[in-house]
Formats: sequence, structure tokens, C-alpha cells
Amino acid sequence: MPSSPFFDSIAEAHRQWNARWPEHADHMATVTSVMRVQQLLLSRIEETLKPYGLTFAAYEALQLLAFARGALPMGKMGERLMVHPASVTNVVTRLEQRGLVERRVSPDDRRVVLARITSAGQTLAWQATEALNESSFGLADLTRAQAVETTAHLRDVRAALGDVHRPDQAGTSPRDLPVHP
Amino acid sequence: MPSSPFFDSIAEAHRQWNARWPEHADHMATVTSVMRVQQLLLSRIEETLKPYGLTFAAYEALQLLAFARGALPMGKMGERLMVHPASVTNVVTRLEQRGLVERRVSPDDRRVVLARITSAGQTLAWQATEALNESSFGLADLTRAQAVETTAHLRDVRAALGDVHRPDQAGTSPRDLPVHP
DNA sequence: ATCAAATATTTTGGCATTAAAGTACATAGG
DNA sequence: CCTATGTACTTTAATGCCAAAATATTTGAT
Repeated sequence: MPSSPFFDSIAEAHRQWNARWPEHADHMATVTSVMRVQQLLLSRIEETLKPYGLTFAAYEALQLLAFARGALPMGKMGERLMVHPASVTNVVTRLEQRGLVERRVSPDDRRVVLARITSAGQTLAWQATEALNESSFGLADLTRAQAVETTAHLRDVRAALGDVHRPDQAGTSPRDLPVHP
Repeated sequence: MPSSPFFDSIAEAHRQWNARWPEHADHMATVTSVMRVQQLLLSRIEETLKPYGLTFAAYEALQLLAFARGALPMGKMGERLMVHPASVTNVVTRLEQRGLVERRVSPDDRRVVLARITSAGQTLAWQATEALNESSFGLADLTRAQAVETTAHLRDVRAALGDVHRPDQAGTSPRDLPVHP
């Protein structure tokens, strides 16, 4: 019996829940675990990105544009990143101010704003990606096998949340649900 | 081959990463999965809590006080919830304005502020908890077995992140690392 | 006893996110 | 045409989070 108040705070929370609502304790523990891991990962990743002056949100946007061949419409970026359109406006504005990204109105449709990464942006994106890879995204102490297994289980969770089709029935009917309902 | 651009956006990202940095693609996919699941869970949970006027952060603080016997120091709340002290100040202020929580200075140490749940707060906490339990915290479509397995794998991840001791060696030496370094 | 260091909380500032309203543009139907 | 409706993006407002500075209080060392 450890002397510190909580050896594993999630196990402790599970016990408390189990004492009152045993039917729901397991799902509660899963949710709490996801939240906690996300919190820890995010802080490690942002620590790695800090030298490059990038938040994780900014990195994701920049990396998306780095992968893209040419320019992307703002709306497409929001879809891919699965964030609100206003968030795209925010992050692209800040990247643009630093000269990492350029905006221009689409010649085809003047409602559309296209974002394109600059060469300075490409350089920074490559460096930041290298740093993240080197740090294994904060998961250096996790074996690749553990990573693969965890991802597989989380895919089940995503399936239960409607983010993906049943894993054993790939290619059935693609879904095109709006991200922002 | 699905006709929609991304059948599973995480599998797609894994392929892209694997083509360039095969050593790191598995860890990247794990991180991306965690982030995505957290996002989906949080939005479901906040949807469930909306009728009670609670965000998830507010719910967690309120529930912590509901479980506590008496009053808790603000700092203790931050430790338990693993959030920044400023966040505790914020959320308690808002709960206090709604009459769900009361603040008072500790008689023992006048630097310390104690927070205690009111009876109105207890009632609301109980109702919100019932709603979350009913919704299985957004994971109603996940079996309990899947929930348990996922939690176990995430415990490995937490262990790799230093959040918990090695799962097979419980009770070694309790750690008392500060949450906010 | 006094003064420096540590502790507990709040304040301030910056960034992120969402919802809702506003602006500009495109398109389809009369 | 030209108007109604829809689309793409931005702006605004509210909330939340963290980091760092500020404030108040206690503790420890000389």
C-alpha cells in the first residue's frame, strides 16, 4: 500500500466510481485515461515545438500545408484538421504574420481564400517534424508494438464514436458527415 | 479503395508518415489517435453537460468537491484535477457566482483558500453525474470489455509518460513529483 | 527578532476553441 | 436579368487553458 495519496489517480477514480455506480466505472476510467494521456502528450509535444515558436495547432496547420502540393482553401484545411473555421482563420493569420504561409484569393471563386506554405515555412515545418520524430512525439518509452496495439484499440473507440467504419469491414460505404454540425 | 478522400483519416496520416519516416509512423499514429478520441469524447460529454450549464472542467471541479467530505484548498484541487492553479481560480470563481460552491479563507493558514460545495451544488453534481453515467460518457457503443482493454493499454502509455509506475510492479516507491514544473 | 526564501492564490496576457453574426460572392429559378 | 438562397470566410464574444508576474502570508535561518 503506497504512502502517497494516489499511486495511480485513474485507478483510484475507478475505485471510487465502482463503489457507487459499478455499471459505469469502466467507461468512466476509459474517458479519464484518454483525457489524461492527451494532456500529457500535448504538454510534451508543445515543449518540443517551443524552440520553433509553434503551438501544436500551428504545427498541424503548417504540416498540412507542407504535405499539400500547392495551395489549400481555408475550408479544406478546417475539414482536414477537423477544427472550426474560425480556428483556421486564427492560426493562418498568425502563420502569415510570421511569413510562414501566404494567403491569396482564389481566381476561380473569389469567396475562397487559398493558403500556401512559403519556403521559410517549409524549412521550419521540416525542422519541427524532425524534432517531433526524434522525440517520438513524447512516446520514446513506448515500444512500437505497444504503440500499434494502442492505436488499434483506439480505433475501436473511434469506431464506437462514429469516426470510422467497423474495422473488419473496410470499404463499405464512405461517409461524408459534416464535421461541424 | 473507398471513393471518399479519407476512409480513416488516421490510417491515411499513418500511410503518409510511413512513406517518409517509417521509424516514427507508429508513434505518430498513436498520438493522433489519442488527440482525435479526446476531441470526440469531449464534445459528446460537453453536449451531455450543456443542459446543466456545466463545462467538463466545471463538472470535474464540482464532482471533486462533491466527493470530498468537507472543504478543499484550491491548491489541492489543482493537484487532484491536474490542472494549473489559474484554472482552478477560474472555474471556482464561476461556480461560486452560481452559488454551487463557497470560498472561505482557511483559519489555519491565511494564504489558503478553501472551497466547499453547497447543497445546490451537490444536487447539480448528482444530476450531471447521472446524465453522464446514462450516456456512458459518450461510449455507449463500446463494450465494457473493450473499455477495460483500452484503459489497460492507455495505462502503458501513461507509464511511458511517467504518470504511473510500471503496471507489474505496484507499490514500489511512491512519487511526489510536482504537476506543474 | 528580522529578513530571506518558500508557499498559496490571484491577476494578467497570450493562444485556442466554439457559436453566432456579418460580409462577400456564386448560383439557380423565375 | 435579378433576386433568393447557399457558400466561404472573417469578426466578435464567451470560455478555457497555461505561463509568468504580482500579492499576501508563513517558515526558516541567522
